[in-house]
Amino acid sequence: MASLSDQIEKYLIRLIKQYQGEVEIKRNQLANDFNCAPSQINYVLETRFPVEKGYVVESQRGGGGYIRIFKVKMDASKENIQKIISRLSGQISQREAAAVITRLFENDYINQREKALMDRAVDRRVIRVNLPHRDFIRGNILRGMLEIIMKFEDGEE
Amino acid sequence: MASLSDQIEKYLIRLIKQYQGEVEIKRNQLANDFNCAPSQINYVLETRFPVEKGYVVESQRGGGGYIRIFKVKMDASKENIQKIISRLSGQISQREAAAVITRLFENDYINQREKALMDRAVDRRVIRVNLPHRDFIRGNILRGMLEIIMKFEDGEE
DNA sequence: AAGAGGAAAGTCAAAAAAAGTCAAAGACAA
DNA sequence: TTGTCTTTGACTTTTTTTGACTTTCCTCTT
Repeated sequence: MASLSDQIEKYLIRLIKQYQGEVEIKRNQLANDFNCAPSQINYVLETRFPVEKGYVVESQRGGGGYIRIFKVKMDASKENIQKIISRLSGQISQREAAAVITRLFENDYINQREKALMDRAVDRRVIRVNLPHRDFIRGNILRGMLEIIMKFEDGEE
Repeated sequence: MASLSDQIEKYLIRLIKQYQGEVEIKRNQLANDFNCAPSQINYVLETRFPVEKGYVVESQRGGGGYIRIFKVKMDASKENIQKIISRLSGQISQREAAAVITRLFENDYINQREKALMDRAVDRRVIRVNLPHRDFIRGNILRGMLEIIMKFEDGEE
């Protein structure tokens, strides 16, 4: 229950909140604290803090090196969804899709149920097709649903 | 009598009750406790905890993997959705899907935006696959989304 | 200023840890 | 004996963890 990666993710999210959307860590230090390989920190960063979710990660090697994570808030406008749609061409992985959906949720474009609905429609267990093709279908579904979100902004009654 | 599957079922039901409708297990651990093949757990899940009976099962593979079982609190509308799900097996045409979705909307189980979202996710222009297969995927998507509708406490805020 | 050394962080792929699938074999009731 | 439900196991897929090797940057000589 709760893999190490999950714990590290949680820890980082807490830090980010605590420091108003911006945090700096030492990779080796953190790896040490959690008793894991340093490269696991990179794994967590890649899988849990992708750009699509609104995170920006920058780092510096060498002596005095660091890793900084920023959470950027995108402003809530139709144009933004439009931008997302146009950037989302062709194939879309489940991870990318999930990130986009999470972002919509965090920006209050969609509520929790809609988020779950969208996540499910885009799940690989639901789109049971082999791989190159599956990501294309997912792309279509996600784009289609985003169009709907745009059309009916401010859904619920 | 009381096959192994029955015992496992009973055990899980007890746990679910104990933890207010939600439980998390490790498949291998449980299989070990009951001295059976791990895949038997899947068998129990499929045969004893299907959506039609008001259960939702989620899982994650890999390190830190788990299986979670939720018991959905039933009310009249959820029972109805359940009935719909249990009648929906295998392939589903766009027309059938549309009928189901319309019915949900007319009964106020979903709002207009959710209706549009679901219609779109199930549209043949979005699921671009050739015909026998397409209806299967549509079936999965629709069932998946219905499961979400069921699982969530009456949608919007 | 050039170079050496060490201190970070990055990359990538292999190994490990789970869970999923599917079909064959077994049990058992009708 | 036939059909349905259960059990088992071999194989697959997904996700995480680990570790060896690489690259970059800073500091301290010379």
